[in-house]
Amino acid sequence: MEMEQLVALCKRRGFLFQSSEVYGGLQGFWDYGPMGVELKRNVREAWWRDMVTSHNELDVPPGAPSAFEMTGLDCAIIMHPQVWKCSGHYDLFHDYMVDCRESKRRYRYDQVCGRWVTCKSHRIFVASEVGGKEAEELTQHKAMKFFDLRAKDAAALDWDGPLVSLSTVRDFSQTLGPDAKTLGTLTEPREFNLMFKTIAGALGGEEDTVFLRPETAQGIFVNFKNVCDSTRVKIPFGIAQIGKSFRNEITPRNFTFRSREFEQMEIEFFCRPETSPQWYQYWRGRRYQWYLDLGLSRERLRLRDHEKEELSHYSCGTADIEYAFPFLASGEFGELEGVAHRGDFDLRSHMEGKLVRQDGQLVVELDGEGKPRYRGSGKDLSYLDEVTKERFIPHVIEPSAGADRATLAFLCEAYCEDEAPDEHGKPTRRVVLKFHPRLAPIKAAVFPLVKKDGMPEVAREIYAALKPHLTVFYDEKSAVGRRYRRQDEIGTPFCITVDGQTLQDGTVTVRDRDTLRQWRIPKGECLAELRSRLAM
RNA sequence: GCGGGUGUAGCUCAAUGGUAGAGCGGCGGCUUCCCAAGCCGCUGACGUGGGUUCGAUUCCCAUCACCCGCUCCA
Repeated sequence: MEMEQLVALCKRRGFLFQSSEVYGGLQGFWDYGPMGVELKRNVREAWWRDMVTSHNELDVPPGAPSAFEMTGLDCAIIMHPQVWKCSGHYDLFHDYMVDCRESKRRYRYDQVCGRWVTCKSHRIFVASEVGGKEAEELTQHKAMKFFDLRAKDAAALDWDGPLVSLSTVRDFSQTLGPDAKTLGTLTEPREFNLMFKTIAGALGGEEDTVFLRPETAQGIFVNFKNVCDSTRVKIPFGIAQIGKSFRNEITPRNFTFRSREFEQMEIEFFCRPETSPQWYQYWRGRRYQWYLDLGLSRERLRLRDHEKEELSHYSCGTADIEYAFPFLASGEFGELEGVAHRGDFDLRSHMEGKLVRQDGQLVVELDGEGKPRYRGSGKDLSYLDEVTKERFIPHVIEPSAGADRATLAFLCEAYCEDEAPDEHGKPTRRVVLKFHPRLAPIKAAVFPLVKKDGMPEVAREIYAALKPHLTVFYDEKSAVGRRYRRQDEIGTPFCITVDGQTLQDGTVTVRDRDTLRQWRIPKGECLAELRSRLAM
């Protein structure tokens, strides 16, 4: 399947539009049209229902170490800036970078250093990515090469002062980049604000800077105590949240896959440290199965454990659920969801302050004066087991899914071109979205075969009877074949058609999207028939 | 961020230094008893901003967006 055809269908049938298209579009932002909003809503609702509302906390689900509770939360997108300092996002997302036009490499501005040198009446700054003694040798070597000197002519280089940071250099036109052979190839330092910055308060200045959340998870961690105190939930339990998050992706690309505004479906599952490995295994498998159950094919979906080197400094295990999107090279997969064992990193961070790994231990990061780099809340976020009277900091398993990525995967999986006979029985090309019935934006369409002989009246009755229960669509325009094809393109699983026989015996035909098969049922049984076929 | 490509109607594609044409679609009508049929009519576009020119959709520059490759990626 060509991605362009899916993108074209999404636009033509109202699934996805480029954001602000009338103004030429905005990179990394997308709008869901009338069909798209239903599809994405169905994805979200399937997730919420399956993970939260239909979960029975009295039973032990297959594969789970024990019974557990699930509850929900909906946090503000904007939170106290300290949240992001302690979570580590602030430091991670705030780098000044310089790019080299020649080497195509990108450097952290604060990590590049170098020395001034004069030779042949020409004063240049020789930059290096490394520091210390190594940098002295490197810059010497680079300067020799640049001025075309032989080893014995090293004395011709007149070094001007010690190794200094690139940030002391005003003008890059006389700067030799770390991997460049010519001068002036470095761009101005640019701040990479991977978090969206804004101002809280109408008169707010720099000190009122706040951030749009780059993930929903932190809202759950900082509300952990509130949830415990207000709901009587007992460990093990999970808190689920669906909501928008924002990241300034450097390269938004591949349709909605890497968007700057996106929606997450996250669970933070809190458990006793000693049972956390089993819970990690449980969620890993459960979340993988969820995508299979909603129609993603086993061939295109995989569960991949991260290598040790790939793990974040705080994670004791992470697995990605990945889909072979058609825009990726064959054999490549894109992340739909990450299931991470995060230990007690997050709750501890919000108690003690930003943590770093030191000698295999997570310790509070200190500044130059030996004080915490970012102070935590100071609140006790530990958990007291009221039965055993044990107090501990729960460990966290985090299944974090992308709602837009899941929606895109379901669209890709559903897109299908096959052949259907036309009115002369000749096979013609048909485009159909074979959505799982739970995800289909429209569950059924109702047609009169022709717009006369009282058929529209009966069809409208059926439509009105279905409308309160299911998302249905009525159409009486043009030939019935065309109407079927239109429904195929938006993935409607069933069409109900009123014909001449309906007027005689009260039966209607039901037509199946995937098989094109038709059968008759009494017109009064449409709702029951659809409910059983849709399994809803 | 870099390099290459693309940008004309809702979609697919034409033509042109003198203000754009088709097919499909959509809408209305006629016809039509099961898979994009037929007939009639209607609808509708040069991504944006500059420049050159008497005149630019066409040439030039910039910009925005998309695609491909590289880079980056919590």
